[in-house]
Amino acid sequence: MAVPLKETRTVVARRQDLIRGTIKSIAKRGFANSTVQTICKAAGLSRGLIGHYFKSKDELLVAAFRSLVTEADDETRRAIRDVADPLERLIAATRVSFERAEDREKATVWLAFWGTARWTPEMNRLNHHLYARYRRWVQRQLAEAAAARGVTLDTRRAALMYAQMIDGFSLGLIMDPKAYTPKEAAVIVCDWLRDLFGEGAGAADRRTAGT
Amino acid sequence: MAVPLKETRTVVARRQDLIRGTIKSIAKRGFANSTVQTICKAAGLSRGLIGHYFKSKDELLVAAFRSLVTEADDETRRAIRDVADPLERLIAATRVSFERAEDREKATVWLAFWGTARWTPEMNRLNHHLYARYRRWVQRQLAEAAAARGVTLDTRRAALMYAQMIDGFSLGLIMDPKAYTPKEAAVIVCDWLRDLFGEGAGAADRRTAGT
Amino acid sequence: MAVPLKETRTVVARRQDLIRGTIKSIAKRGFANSTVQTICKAAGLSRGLIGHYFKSKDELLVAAFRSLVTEADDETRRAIRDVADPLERLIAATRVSFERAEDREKATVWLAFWGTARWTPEMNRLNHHLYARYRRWVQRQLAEAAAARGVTLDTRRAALMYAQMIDGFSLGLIMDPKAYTPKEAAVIVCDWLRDLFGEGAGAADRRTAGT
Amino acid sequence: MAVPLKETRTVVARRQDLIRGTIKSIAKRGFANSTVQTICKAAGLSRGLIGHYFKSKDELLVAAFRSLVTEADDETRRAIRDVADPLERLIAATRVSFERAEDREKATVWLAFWGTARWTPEMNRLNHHLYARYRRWVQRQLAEAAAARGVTLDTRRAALMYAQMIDGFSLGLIMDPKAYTPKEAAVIVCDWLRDLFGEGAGAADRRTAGT
DNA sequence: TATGAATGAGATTTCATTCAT
DNA sequence: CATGAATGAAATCTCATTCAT
Repeated sequence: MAVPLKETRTVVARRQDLIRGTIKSIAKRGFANSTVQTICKAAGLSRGLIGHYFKSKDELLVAAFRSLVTEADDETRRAIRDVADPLERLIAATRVSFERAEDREKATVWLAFWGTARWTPEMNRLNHHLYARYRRWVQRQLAEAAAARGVTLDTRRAALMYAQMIDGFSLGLIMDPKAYTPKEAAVIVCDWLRDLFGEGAGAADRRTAGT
Repeated sequence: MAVPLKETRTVVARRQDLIRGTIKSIAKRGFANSTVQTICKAAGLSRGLIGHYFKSKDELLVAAFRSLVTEADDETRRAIRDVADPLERLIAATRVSFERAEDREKATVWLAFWGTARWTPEMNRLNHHLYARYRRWVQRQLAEAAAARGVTLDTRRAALMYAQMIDGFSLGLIMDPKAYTPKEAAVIVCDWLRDLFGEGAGAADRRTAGT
Repeated sequence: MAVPLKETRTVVARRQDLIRGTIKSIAKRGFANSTVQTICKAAGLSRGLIGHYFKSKDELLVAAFRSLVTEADDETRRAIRDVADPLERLIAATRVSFERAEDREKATVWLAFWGTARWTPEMNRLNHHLYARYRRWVQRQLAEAAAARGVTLDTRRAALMYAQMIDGFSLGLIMDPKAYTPKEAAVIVCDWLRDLFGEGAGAADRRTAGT
Repeated sequence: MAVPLKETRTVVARRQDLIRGTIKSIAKRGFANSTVQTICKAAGLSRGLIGHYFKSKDELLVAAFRSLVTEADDETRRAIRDVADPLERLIAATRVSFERAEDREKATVWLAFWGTARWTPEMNRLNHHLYARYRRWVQRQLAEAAAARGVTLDTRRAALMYAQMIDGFSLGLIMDPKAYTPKEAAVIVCDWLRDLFGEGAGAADRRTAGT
């Protein structure tokens, strides 16, 4: 029992090494210039080893994408786990989103994957699945927050705005990190969220606050 | 004089053919699976012709990217050319943005390029240049609109929100065209814009309107 | 009659242009980097024209080689035409050989052709034919000169030495033009020739003269 | 330590295989018709292997040229190593030169390289360097031999004649192996050498000896 | 299991030749 | 005839994968 367990752990560790190497390599050289060679080097492993842990390079790429998105998912879950108020949960999720954007390496790789995901069925499926769940979750939080506050809200519209604003700000940070900071983006989105429920700092004079 | 003109037109036409072929091929098969072969086939030309009009495949890819972004730029310019009011100009620009998103083929290719742009100096430069100009333009329109209406506005914040919302909604449409329609996105952003100046349909009861 | 004549002359002129272009291009860029493109450009003609005057690029190359060797042959003939004494004829031929070496452009091309001649049957044939004739001619001159002077001479050996010395000095000039001058080479060979018949400047003290 | 040693030996061996393949292929098909394909086939290796051992085909060609010239250099060194008398050293070097010419395969390849060397900076440099050294060596031997024998000699002139005669006879053997044999050439040059110092068989009656 | 040498498919690029204008 | 755009064969090079050690 102990041996297979240990082996299993080693296999998992090696796969993780390769996934990390993939992300490092793509971050450094881009998607098109990341070869098995550069990936294994970035992972600190030998070239032929990839065959022991993944059926093919493509499978490794999918695994790396899966790793990125599930890691993000997990981070968000952890961040909201102990938050009771739905609005505060959204705010916590927002903060986590923009903290993630500070890891520029991963963020660029994320975009590189998105650029190819449409033509990779498995990435496409994974992405759709998690996104749909995410949007439903956002909408639910908004609905709950609105109900708790006695506010009427077009939750579909608000959820769309929220989710796409998060994505839009994240994308902007990847494309040009100098245009604004992650913190600035977080503040803007959080203010917007609170303002939705009349709780923003600038709720009384939102027009002068700029949003 | 006539001859060079004619020649130039032919060269330009062929380059356009190849650029269109590039976009078609990437739309169909993705960035990684678009070869000189598939591009020329999509352009209806023979394999070797690329060398007559572009120094290399990479140069053609850059030209295709440039074509996409400058075309978008031109479309926007045309759309706002005859609009006097700054707010209406932003609304016109918004409409054009989401009309463009309806051409799913180009939109996906756009994202594919964005996924690689960071590692292609020329694409990077081009993108930064146009984006910086775009953001300045948005902020200027907001400032003018606010001044005209006697409204105080944090124009930097509003410009960021506007630009990143446009990008976020565009990105969402590419990743999952079933989550919402371009028209819906346009309405949401335009309402948000009008609401900024207290002119929205839901200005009186914006909370029920969702934003 | 006049028209075909004129046409024929034009054809010949065009072929000459192309041959000159070939030599110019090879001189500038080497054999391996001379394409139909570079040859036609050097000839001041358009790319497709080659097909009108030569069946193929290979045929043009052979024609250029033929041009080089027959031109050399003609030059030598002209130089010795009016010289009565066989020894003086050899000396005149020697001078012509090293005058030709001063045209560095042609000389290098000559070597480039020699480097490929062995695998081009027609060049090979041509070369062998002219060389055999040349050696016979040299040997005949030596024999006549010896007879006229009542000197006994191993004419085969002397002819070989002469011909290979000419080639050796020519080759050396091509490979490294700074090691010695064509004039120096001419003097050395001519002295050697005269010395053969006891007519050299250093005939009395040839050992101190160095040869 | 053992492992890198073994690895190094393998790498060196493979590089040697490829160099030999290059020479074989050029000997068989000429420079222009030697492709990576034909070279690897001649080396008994697969097509893609070249990339493991040489950065490019051009680099392999340079390595092959370098191999030819340094091998010749080494052979000469070995041949003269234990010869005390300078004149005998020159005679030994002469013999080695013409023994080398008997390997017709290598000799032709040598000429093929010379035909391209002028346009390949590295070949050019290598060639100039070794030739200059060679000429200096020849001149030194002649000077020493003359001094030892109390003979006055224009050593520059004699060295030039010697070196270019060797090259001229070698070239002649490549261009037309039927005109004379390597042995004949060796005898002619050696007789000429000995005659320089009054030691030739035909020193008493050099005119009948032909030189 | 780990390594990296070997393979060969496939990508880009070059270029001689053809051909419509 | 002259032109140069178009073609596609062939060359080089890259790289995912296999496999002997």
